[in-house]
Amino acid sequence: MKYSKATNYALHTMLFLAVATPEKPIGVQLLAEKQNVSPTYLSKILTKLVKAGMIESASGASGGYRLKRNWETISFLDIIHAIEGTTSLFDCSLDHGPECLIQQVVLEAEEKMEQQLRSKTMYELAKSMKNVQ
Amino acid sequence: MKYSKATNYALHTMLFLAVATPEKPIGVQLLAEKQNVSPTYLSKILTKLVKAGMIESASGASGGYRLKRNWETISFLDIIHAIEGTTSLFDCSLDHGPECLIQQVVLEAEEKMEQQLRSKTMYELAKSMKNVQ
DNA sequence: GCGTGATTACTCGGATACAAGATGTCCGAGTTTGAGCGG
DNA sequence: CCGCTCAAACTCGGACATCTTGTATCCGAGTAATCACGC
Repeated sequence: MKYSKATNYALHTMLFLAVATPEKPIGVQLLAEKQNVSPTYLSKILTKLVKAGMIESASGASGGYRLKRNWETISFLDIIHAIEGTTSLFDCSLDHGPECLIQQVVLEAEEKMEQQLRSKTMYELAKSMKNVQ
Repeated sequence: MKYSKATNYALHTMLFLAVATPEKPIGVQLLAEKQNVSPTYLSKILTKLVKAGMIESASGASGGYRLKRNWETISFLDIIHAIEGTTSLFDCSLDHGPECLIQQVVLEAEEKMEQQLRSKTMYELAKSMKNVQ
């Protein structure tokens, strides 16, 4: 079990945008170059973030991607869910009674992880990076 | 991202063995039947648990699988790691400096989940089920 | 009754087939910027 | 100087191609219990 590379790219792109925070959008070519991905593939990933309402895209010359308003509240979990989906990581496919104890244990553990991911934002991360520089 | 069905089967098999705790081994056919899996596939999964030292197999007629001694200390995390492997669920494939802040955040969250899974054992679960019955 | 061999029931391991999802590419279509040109 | 047109730069979205991984099956080999048979 692993997070997909797409999630990796999405997180890094969000952090990059958070650190830059320009008025003008940033082209997908530049973003892709920073991470050694093909621009078309990255754009496919970023489309998901657009649909999730985290960033917005501008087409045409000097177009690209830009953070949306109130991006400061976006957590790691939001980004991960936008890419990976929100399905829980364990389904007891067996029908052995109403509640599966195993499932309960695993989901409880998953909830701990999500709590942690929900409490971390790109905004914090970007701020701490700027302070160091 | 999801745990594989194999993990599902492994957890359920361990719980089943823990509740039964017979001296005689239990055949893979019976175990497979309970979960609607093919016996050969299940045996392939259980081989991993054998290699991890959690159960042992007996070949020949009336053979099967049986818990090993000191199985009471086996946690959920042990079982999951035996099937899924122990690789962490996030690798920053990018080389942008020594430590990746994103990676740190995700791994920290993963650690929370593992703590929880480490604290839960099949022994507890089996005991609570027996009390109910 | 007792040992010995054959049969049966079972696991083990490798090879293979199949399916699904992740990853990545290609291309046509639409959109905005900016430059060039004519009035 | 102004407005129009056109080319260039860019994103968007769908349709593929490829690769990896999970899931599952098949079969030959080995092993232990049990049964049958002969002494």
